[in-house]
Amino acid sequence: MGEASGAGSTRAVTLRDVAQLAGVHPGTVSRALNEATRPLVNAETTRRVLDAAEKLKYRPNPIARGLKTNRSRTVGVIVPDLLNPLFAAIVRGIEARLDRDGYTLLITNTDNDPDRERTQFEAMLARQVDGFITATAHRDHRLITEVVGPDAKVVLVNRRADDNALPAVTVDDERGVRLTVAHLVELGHRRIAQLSGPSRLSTGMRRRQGFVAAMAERGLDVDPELLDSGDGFTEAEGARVCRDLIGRGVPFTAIVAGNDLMALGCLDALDEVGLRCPEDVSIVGFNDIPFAGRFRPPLTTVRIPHYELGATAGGLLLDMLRGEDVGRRQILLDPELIVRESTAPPAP
Amino acid sequence: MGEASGAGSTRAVTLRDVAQLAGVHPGTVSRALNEATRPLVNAETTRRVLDAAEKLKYRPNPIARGLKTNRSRTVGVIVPDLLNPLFAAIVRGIEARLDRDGYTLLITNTDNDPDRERTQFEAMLARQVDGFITATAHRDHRLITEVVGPDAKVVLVNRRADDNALPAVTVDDERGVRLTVAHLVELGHRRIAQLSGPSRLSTGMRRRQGFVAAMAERGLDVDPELLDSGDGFTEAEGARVCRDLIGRGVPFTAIVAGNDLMALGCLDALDEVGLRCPEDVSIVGFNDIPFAGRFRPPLTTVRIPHYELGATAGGLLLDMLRGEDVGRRQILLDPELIVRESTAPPAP
DNA sequence: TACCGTCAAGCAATCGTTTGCAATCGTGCG
DNA sequence: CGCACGATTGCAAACGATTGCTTGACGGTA
Repeated sequence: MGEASGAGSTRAVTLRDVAQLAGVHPGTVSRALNEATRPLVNAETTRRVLDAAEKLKYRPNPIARGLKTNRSRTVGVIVPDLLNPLFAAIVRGIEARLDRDGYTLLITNTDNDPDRERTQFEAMLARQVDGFITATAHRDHRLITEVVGPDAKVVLVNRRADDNALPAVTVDDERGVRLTVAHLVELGHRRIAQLSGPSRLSTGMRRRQGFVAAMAERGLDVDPELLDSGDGFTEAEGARVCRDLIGRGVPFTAIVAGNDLMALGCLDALDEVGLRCPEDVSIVGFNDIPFAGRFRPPLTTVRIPHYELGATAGGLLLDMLRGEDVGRRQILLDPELIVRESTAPPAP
Repeated sequence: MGEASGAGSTRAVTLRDVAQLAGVHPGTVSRALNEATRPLVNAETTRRVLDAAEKLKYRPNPIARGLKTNRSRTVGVIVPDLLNPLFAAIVRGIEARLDRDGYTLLITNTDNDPDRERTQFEAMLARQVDGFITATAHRDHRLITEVVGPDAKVVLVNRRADDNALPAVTVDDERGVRLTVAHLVELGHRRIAQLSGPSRLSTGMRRRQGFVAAMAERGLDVDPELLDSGDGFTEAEGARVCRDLIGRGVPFTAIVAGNDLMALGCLDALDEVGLRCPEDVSIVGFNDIPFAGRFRPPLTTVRIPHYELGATAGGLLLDMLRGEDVGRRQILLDPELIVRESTAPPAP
């Protein structure tokens, strides 16, 4: 024994130390130091306590406090993969908002593995996080409600649940895809393929719906042969479904990809068979991840406000943590089309 | 009151519950559940306890445990910016290694702001993290030793301290830069510029040293006019110093950039004045961040094993947490040159 | 039979805060 | 003059786990 706290060094100063120096009882110190209970203690006493605390550089021990109060000023953030710059950006937004209020982030990746997702939720729950922000939600959120319980403090970001039972901050996916279709049609494309993400995710399904609706509105038919869904929003899956598409041999001049990563995969698949973008095939992505403008070719894509997505989700969670009843609030942010060089008129 | 734990739902099952069901004392349950103390309790009793724990789905409360043991099974990870894919990758490596041993990560960005760095260290310290892994270290590590104390459990990753006083996992920067110089010289370049990162960081300084040494070895002189350092490893700084370089008007045919991000900035600056890469100027980066091969042009760069960097740092910290004395161990991983399309022979 | 060593399990203190309740001291009112 | 009441503060019991110490039971040995 002997050794003080974890990574630290000198023995921590406790409430008793402050109490002793201020000549009062620890309980009083606790009350004096706590905004909420401060009115209960005499102004003069409070001053003495504050002075003492200051002098000793007292820092409350969140662990002890957490044991008693069941709160940790820590929130769990669960994302599929930090290497996807979209999520890195969202996390930064979350951090910015929550940091202001003294919250710290416990972050983890799931790689879209439901088992991992469950374990991570549990691990964080055990560590007494006060709430969660997750970008891994399925349309069916059974896993979440099951693990964290019905009265959970959970905010979904970038994805939503079918029944809107959980508060969520997302972008209007359907509208986003509509923008891409409008753009492509305007360029002259008619045979447009859509290779979307997994349909068990709202982002997969809604973008598909938006695509179908947008095509219909313009009186264009959607050849089922030109529709497919990847098993994940990854480069590998993008390449796979694109290869399949090419293999089917039905003609097309443009691809609406599930997201930017899948668009990159498409680029690879096209490259393998000597097709060029945008000369032979136009491609549009979704998300406008950092670096999207630097790729070869620079990606035409739908920009979504990553940072705001994260910051807004953080704000929403804060509201919940303050006890506000946000119910099943759904916040929808606006997407914007960014035209770069991966789209061009179809070859004549 | 009443309400159970933070984000959770149902009242948690405690050690007493298990004890009651197993018909033993809580203390015994504690010992039976703990690998280390298990030998102290009768095998048959242990079985009963394990069964009971299983049946009740008992999960130890890390907060309570932490209060007693001063350990939280949580480690703090501090990086400059998660949006730099290098750090995202390193974090994934750290997570992979630490997760196995039941550790959870508290992650934060500093944006290279020393004040923020200090506050974050303190916030994490207060939360009783067991140790730190930081990618924000300066060559002078006063801040760290000052904040977390002399007997700190800190591992540096990607950067090291001048005096090697803190254990670090890095790549051999000098060797990496040598590879780039060798490559450029072989292509026929003679007037090579180096725009490195901040010299207060080991990665800035060592890459500079490596460059100078490599040039000298080949009997090439380094025109001081072709040397400059950015104030951060960012695209903006890369662009700025490159603009300055161009402004100086001294001829050069290649640039060795401080890292990939700075290389991207250089690309922008060249573009502004109509210079093309690699036709007019060759550029090499450092790190081989994810997507480096997708940029326009695909970046010739030095690949460093991001994931292993993180995983190794995680392993090293684990050793320390187990009480092993790793002293000032410095682990150096090997870099590798990846030739892509941003380098070519100089124009004749 | 008395004594000692060993193995198991129970007891209770402790980690640092929070918080319901009791105690104290004045003071105002009937 | 006695009592109730408000304002402060002290007391001590939690929170859930860990752990040094003690107790008990049992078996072997002298």
